[in-house]
Amino acid sequence: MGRPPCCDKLGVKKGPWTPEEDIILVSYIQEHGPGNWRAVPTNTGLLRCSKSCRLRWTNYLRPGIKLGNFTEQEEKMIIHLQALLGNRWAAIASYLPQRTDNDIKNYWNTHLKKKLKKLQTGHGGHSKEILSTPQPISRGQWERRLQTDIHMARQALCEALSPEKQTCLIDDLKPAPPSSTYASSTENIAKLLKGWMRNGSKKSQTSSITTQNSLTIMAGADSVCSEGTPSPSKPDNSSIDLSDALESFFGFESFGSSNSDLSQSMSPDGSLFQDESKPDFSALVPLSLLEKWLLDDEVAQGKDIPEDATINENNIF
DNA sequence: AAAGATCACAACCGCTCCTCG
DNA sequence: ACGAGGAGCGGTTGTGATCTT
Repeated sequence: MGRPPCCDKLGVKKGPWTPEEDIILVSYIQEHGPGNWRAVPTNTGLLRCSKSCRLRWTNYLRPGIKLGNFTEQEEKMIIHLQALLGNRWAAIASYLPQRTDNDIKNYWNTHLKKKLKKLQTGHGGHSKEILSTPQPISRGQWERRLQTDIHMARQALCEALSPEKQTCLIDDLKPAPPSSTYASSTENIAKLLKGWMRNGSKKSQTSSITTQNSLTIMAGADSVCSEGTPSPSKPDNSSIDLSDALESFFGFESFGSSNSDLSQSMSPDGSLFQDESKPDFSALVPLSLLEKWLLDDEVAQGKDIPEDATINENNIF
């Protein structure tokens, strides 16, 4: 509490990272591995606080990060996971290993929130009741209900992820395999880097170039990956079915190996939301609308959606 | 073409959690 | 058991880019 913020020190630089700083940070981490962030600024001579270094690494420099537009699968997955988990971006991000929590959070705030709002207001003015706070219930009640909800939601989700739907989605909306996605983004990065080199340091201050430049370096530094990304912990049994289902649904290879915060979230001890923050009921309630929207998407693409593929409010509550 | 409005996203801030002595 | 320090998370802000008038 009384501890001074780490960034209050004089001489600590703020704002966008320069390519030079990125290079320094990346080469340091290549050598020493991530962690011990406190020591990074002193050991590298970077005029950044440890937090800033960690953030820069985890959000942009870490190998294997996918930048750019979200795919439809990713979008849908975020919506589903957000409905299940609320704004627990780190937990959501653990199911999208190529995306960072920051990225997902930003995407949610800038795109999906609006999209859903639009959708809700487009459905007979339900928005008010949808967005209104839930009726107060006791914590015990709430936790019991939550566990039931989660169980049912998982069931419904698994149903929704039936093989028929899986194939139609995977056929039409193939997510690029992680490696190729990264490679392709690396190509772009290399292109941008060329531009940066050509323009000299004039443009080097722009953060986008900064990012690209650094990632180009990282493209050849996958050795760091094993250290940089936390080694995949085995998801406990409670999460395996959901994670498997999601994996089969979205066709991501890396689910099985991703950290599973969800498993913790769904622990049977009712500790889903350990703090007092309640789950986003406003997100849970309109799930049928979400589903409708998602399914409408499919229909619009001429897909046959199995009847039971809908997660409706009855399933959730 | 210019000015203002809006959008998108990188980065910061403050809080909580976790670990270790 | 307790406190300090470090790491992680989620909300918010600042700013450059893009769109609209």
